[in-house]
Amino acid sequence: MYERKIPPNLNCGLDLVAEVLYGKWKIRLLWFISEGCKRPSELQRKIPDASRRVLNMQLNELEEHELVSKKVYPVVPPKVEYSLTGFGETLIPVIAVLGQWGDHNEEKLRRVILKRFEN
Amino acid sequence: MYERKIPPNLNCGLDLVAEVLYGKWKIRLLWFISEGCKRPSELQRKIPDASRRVLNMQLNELEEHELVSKKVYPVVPPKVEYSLTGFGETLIPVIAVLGQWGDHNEEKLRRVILKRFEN
DNA sequence: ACAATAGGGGATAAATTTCTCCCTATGCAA
DNA sequence: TTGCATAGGGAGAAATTTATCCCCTATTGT
Repeated sequence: MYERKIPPNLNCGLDLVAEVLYGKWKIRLLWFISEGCKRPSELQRKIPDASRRVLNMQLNELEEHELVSKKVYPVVPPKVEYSLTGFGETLIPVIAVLGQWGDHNEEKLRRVILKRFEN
Repeated sequence: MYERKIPPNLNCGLDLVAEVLYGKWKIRLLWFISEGCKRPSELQRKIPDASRRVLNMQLNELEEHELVSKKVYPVVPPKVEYSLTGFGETLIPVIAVLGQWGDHNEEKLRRVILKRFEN
């Protein structure tokens, strides 16, 4: 496993939030889990652009950060379910605010983001 | 300048927000600018852990995304001032919500984040 | 002449994150 | 028997982001 060489900045609340949400798919994982998609394969279907590997890694981190909890059923084929912890649930309204701002400004955002890709 | 090889995901509002806020120092830059720190050297003093180079790069991206605007005064020594655009201002309350959640949960966040560093 | 100031950016290295490929295991269906 | 679904993770490559180092602008003060 990769070990960080540079310690994180944990000065203010924003640093702390960044530390747990910084990861390409984390916010979406939390969001879909809050919507009831609990099993890894479901999440993968919802987020097909992410590799299975990365989703697992990010789910592990979310679990380590106590935003989600993981229940493993001892059956074959394996069955795993993720769910939000109480702590994780408090984050959902915050993510909702982010998403609302994004939805509300969709056109403008799309335009400014695509600027650089129209080479 | 670095050219992306993999296009961004722009499916939903959350993707769009991520695209403009994803960058180690961007949120803090927006925040400090909103608090009235406008000059690059001020921002650098506020964020001493970031190199001048990276702050410039991220400020350039924020400008490209029309969240901040840059005014260059034709004087010597040079004087530059950044300020939020109207668009950027609408993002401040969203950032405030993030920061509030982080502040509110500071202890817990600090604990779960530091887990892995107590090796 | 020379340092200090204030801002910018190229080149390259290092750190970090993400992707790809491969291997584990079991029961069920074709 | 072969293939699929389900979940997990190691190894190493590729992509991306940050960090370091160094140089340039022009004026004012020592």
